[in-house]
Amino acid sequence: MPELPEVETIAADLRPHLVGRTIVRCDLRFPTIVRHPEPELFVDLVAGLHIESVRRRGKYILIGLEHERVLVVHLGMSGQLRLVDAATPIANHTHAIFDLDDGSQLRYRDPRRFGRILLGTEDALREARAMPRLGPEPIDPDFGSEELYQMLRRRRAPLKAVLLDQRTVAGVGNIYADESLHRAKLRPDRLASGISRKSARRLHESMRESLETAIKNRGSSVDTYRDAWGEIGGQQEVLLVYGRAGEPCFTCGRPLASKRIAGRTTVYCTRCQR
DNA sequence: TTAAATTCCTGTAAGC
DNA sequence: TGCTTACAGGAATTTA
Repeated sequence: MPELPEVETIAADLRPHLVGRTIVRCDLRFPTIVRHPEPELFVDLVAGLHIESVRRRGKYILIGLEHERVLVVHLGMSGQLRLVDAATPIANHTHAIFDLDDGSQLRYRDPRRFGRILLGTEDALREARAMPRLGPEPIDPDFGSEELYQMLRRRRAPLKAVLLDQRTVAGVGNIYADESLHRAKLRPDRLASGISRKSARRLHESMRESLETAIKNRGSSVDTYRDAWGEIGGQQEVLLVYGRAGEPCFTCGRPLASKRIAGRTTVYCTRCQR
């Protein structure tokens, strides 16, 4: 699943190749993947625009274009954004192809179609409610543990549910929520509101460690995740708990427990996480 | 207002 | 072997 580290990897890989290019045209093969504006209009508007920047916000890839427009890509669960030569055979489930002025193509592929593509100025997208309001970036140096503590205090949902909520912190999904809670030695099903300042500090630190380690390892390819070149990441080899239900905890050796929290499979250690 | 449940979607794997 | 079923989950939407 593409979460913050996976999206960061793709954005960083694409940046040097996309900035300075111009989108010549777009072949939209599965129109409903575009949520804003209307697909026909989208195809018209995106053609001819110069690419000025490539950024990440939460799990969104933001491709900054001229005239303050932004091409927004959210990968959902199975979305892949790849930069290929135009001669590369077109994979199945390829929903959008952007021709660039150097002969390369940016292709969006998404078998499960949970992803989405948007285009507009940031104001227009906010106005159209095409993009939700997101919480702070967990790896931003300006985001402190006290801020996290204050947010958790106000919520009466399980800690894991609050971490998955993109309004709390932007970019954490099921993998890194479990990893962060394990590192912080916190039970995922305890209420967020009851957390101590000390625990919040530990969670803040653990979240950054989990995310930054995963960025260094170019993300987790536990499902269909691939980077901009179609290559897998390395973080899945060193995950502490995600996908390891029933296997021994690396710290205490007890088999890891599994439970559904907030509709998501959650893996944790009943001994290490209290 | 907040939290939980539902929905969308297809590939994969388990079970019979 | 081949079919059916359960499961994976991000986030918008709906319900409580």
